[in-house]
Amino acid sequence: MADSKARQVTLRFIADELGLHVSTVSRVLNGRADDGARAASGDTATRVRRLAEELGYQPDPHGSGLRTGRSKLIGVLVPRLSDLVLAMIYEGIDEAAGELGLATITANSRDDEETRRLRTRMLLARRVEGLIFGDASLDSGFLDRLAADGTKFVLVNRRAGDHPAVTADDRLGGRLAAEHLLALGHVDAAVIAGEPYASTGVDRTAGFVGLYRERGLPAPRVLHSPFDTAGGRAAAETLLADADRPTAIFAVNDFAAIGAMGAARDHDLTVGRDIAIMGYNDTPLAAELPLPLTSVAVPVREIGRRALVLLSRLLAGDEIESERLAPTLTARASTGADT
Amino acid sequence: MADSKARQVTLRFIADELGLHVSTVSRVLNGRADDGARAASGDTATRVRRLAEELGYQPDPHGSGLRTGRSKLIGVLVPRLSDLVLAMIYEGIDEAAGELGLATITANSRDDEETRRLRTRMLLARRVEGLIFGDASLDSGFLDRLAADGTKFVLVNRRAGDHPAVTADDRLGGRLAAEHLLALGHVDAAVIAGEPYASTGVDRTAGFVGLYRERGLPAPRVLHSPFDTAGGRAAAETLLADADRPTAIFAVNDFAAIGAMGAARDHDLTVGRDIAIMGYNDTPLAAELPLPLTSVAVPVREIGRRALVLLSRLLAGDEIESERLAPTLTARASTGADT
DNA sequence: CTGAAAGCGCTTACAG
DNA sequence: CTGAAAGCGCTTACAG
Repeated sequence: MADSKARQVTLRFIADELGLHVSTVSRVLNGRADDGARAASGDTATRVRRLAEELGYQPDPHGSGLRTGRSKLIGVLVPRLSDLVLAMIYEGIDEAAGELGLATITANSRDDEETRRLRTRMLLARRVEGLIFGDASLDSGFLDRLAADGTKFVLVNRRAGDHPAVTADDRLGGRLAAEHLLALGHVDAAVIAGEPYASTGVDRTAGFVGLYRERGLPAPRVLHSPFDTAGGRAAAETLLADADRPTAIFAVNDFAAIGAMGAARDHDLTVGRDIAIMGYNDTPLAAELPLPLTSVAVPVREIGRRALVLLSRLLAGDEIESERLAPTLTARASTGADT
Repeated sequence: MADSKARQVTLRFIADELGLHVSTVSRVLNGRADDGARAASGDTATRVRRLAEELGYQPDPHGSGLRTGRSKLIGVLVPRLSDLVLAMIYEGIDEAAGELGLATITANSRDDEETRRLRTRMLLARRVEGLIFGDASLDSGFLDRLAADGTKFVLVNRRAGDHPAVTADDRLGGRLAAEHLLALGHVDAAVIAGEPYASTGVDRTAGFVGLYRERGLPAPRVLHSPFDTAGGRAAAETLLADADRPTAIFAVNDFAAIGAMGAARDHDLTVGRDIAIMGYNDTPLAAELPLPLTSVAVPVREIGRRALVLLSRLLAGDEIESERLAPTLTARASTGADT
């Protein structure tokens, strides 16, 4: 009956229809269906719920938000959603949010301080109840100020300062990578370490280099680069142009590793035989690449889910603590393993 | 002065502070700064604006939304944000939305009918003013019903029925691919066509096959598959297992093409020499792959931007028409070109 | 040019 | 168990 949605149905409409007061209808609809007779007589409650259901009543968040001061909106800031890792983390966040009756609004900061400030301001103007930052910089000045203003937030993927964060154990991940390459005899390795302001790359690098140090080996060479394919290619280009080039490259990101594979090819090196290359995050691509990529897997979706849950607990007034999830390494052909 | 945000600043607060009525303050702040004396005396206007600025006043969208019935929120439904193409389109949408003072809420449908219904309902419950669907199915029943209910929406990337859509000219893109492969002498080609419910893959395939027909050549074999690496690999596996396998494969998606490259490698075929493989979308990865991938570029970000603008015009009551943007082909080593 | 009032849809003490 | 009232923050005719 293509009944053009002339009018959104409101509490008042339902109340009038049933000869009740809006407050009664509100009480019924807000009380949980299973808690018996609390809000109204069983009969009234049933009639209200039936009609609400039939009319497809959906409370107007402007009304309830204005009244309660709660928007049920969470802001999520990421460097860029077109970064697969962040997109997957965001999917986890949004999934968990939906389960808790929250919705998310997201924005890209492109790891730019000014954009970060502006977008955060925009999210706050929308009256988000809390924020999740996936773009934290190790220089946490911005976050420190925000926390001082009383804004509630949780970090995800990257840590910064003492702010509550859900991350993977990146030091451990770097260590796993080093163990793998050392087991294959690569005493001469290099690291494509990502951006120096991101804890992910920094910690993975520290874990990696740490193990080489412990073993009394010369410290691996460390090169910073953007977290993408072009960045990885350029960094590897530099490493391979060197006279005594490394026999193994650990890139802290799969896309950078793919770029490094390209550079190796340009130098007529067969990856997995002439040189070992490994990545990080174990994106779905890694296993399916023409030459499968050894990588360290991080439970990204779960990290996103937990960040949202942590934030919701923070908003509820609970004490919260940072969480750190364990990474796992999968060896594949790009390091000569499992060919 | 870590002045904990005890209280959000409201129109009333500013009004009281200045000895004015809230309605006056509202009028000043809503009138555009440059239209002179309209809303209040120049002096009053200046005082109001100065204080609002100083206090960092941000109107509460619950208040204005309730009053005006406009949420300034747009809903965006995509199959999955972890699909790079959709993530980039979404970035374009969000960018344009920001410029128009709109915010977006997004949700994944995973191309599942029931999820699509539920998530759309959730977005509508949030009182989005309009929707952008990036997950349209050629079977447009769901969208037809939505349109009949008076919901305003625009499609992006995939078309369906007569609903307004911003897409690339996928038929033309498929044709460009066929021209490229035919110019290289590949009379025996196959298509990895993606999901049969998505207009993108269907149209690209139709354009591709159409040119072969026009030239009086046998119709290329067409295989459907998921739009990802694993899907492309499986489809290529089938094609290459065949006795008279094709000399060229056109995958309607770069990730599927990468999967196909993997399958070719498993068959000891050197891509670009023993077999030509090309993709679609020209994702940033394509050019940077160890073996660079020939691909058809689509202006995804621009498509996203235009979809948002189109929707905003629709919401303003304008007549709107679908838009179709032109694709371009870049030849690379994977088809033996430009090695 | 500015004020005063009404009302958007909702929730929540307060009565009875 | 149910009603009546107040008020969240805002905008917008309507006066004057």
